[in-house]
Amino acid sequence: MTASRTPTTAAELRGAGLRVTAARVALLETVREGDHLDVEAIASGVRDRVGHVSLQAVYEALHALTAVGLVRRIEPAGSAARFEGRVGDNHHHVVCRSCGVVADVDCAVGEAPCLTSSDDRGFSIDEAEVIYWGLCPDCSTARSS
Amino acid sequence: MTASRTPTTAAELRGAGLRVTAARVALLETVREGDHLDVEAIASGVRDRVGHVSLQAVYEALHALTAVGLVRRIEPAGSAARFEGRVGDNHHHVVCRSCGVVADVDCAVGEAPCLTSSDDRGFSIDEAEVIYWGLCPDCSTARSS
DNA sequence: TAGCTATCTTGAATCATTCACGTTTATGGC
DNA sequence: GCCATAAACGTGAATGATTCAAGATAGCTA
Repeated sequence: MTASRTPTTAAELRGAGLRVTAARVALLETVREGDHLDVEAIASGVRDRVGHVSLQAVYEALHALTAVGLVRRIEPAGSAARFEGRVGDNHHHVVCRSCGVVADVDCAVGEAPCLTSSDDRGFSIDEAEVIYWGLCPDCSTARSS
Repeated sequence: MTASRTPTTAAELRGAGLRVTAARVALLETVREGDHLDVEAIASGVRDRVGHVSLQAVYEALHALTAVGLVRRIEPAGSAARFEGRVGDNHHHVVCRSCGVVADVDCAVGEAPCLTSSDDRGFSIDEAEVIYWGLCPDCSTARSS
């Protein structure tokens, strides 16, 4: 049994210094297969895979995975937190003002967009978060009719 | 009495189609003199000027003023909403991860930074919001000691 | 001045998220 | 393979920002 099932995901968790539990493996897979899911949706996905998991365990695991950089948390103003598995690159997001759907975008201006502001006010900046606000194709169509 | 007190602020409210009340004049002045205040701080500032105002009235007025573009709402992930009176330009914000303080910054790349993404996913984008995350000078110093 | 309606008030409700604490379980050493 | 320990998890309650409801008050226009 050197190579058992889902070796990669489990190894990633272990490599990050986290214990490997069925819930966390399922959570990481759910987040990666999903598309900017919120906590409820993630809990639901995890339950589909491993049975019962409490909401608090999901919150706790999301914190842990976010802290070690295996998932990324995004929280558009006015809505609940969402999570994605695409980490390490510097992509940004478009959010629909009407339905709240989130999509990934790469920034227009190269590798590290806006990462250095013209005047950093003395702050030591480690991340530039960009959110584009607008209407998704569906809501855009619906609105013009 | 053609030119009474605080003519400008009142006129701005009226011009935006809003009724002029003491509370709203005080609120707009408070927001403009303040520095990214939260709702509690704004309510407190308004009360200093006009006596009692309910929190709900403050929320309602902030919605109204935000809707007509007289104030701008910002909501960094994980904290309560904050409001500022600087509107119309396209400045952005630096947020301290440690103490949560917010400061204004102008973007590095000219007038409308990142306003067009490389691939807009079919969205009709009307705003690009940029938040720089890091440590403010004070927290930065405190942390290294 | 009268009437209409926006605005304000009081009080309760909602929702995401967190806190407390007892129980279970993964993991490294024996 | 077995144990101890700390990490994970479960249950249940609490927090805090924001919103909703409905009646009272007060700008504004005719």
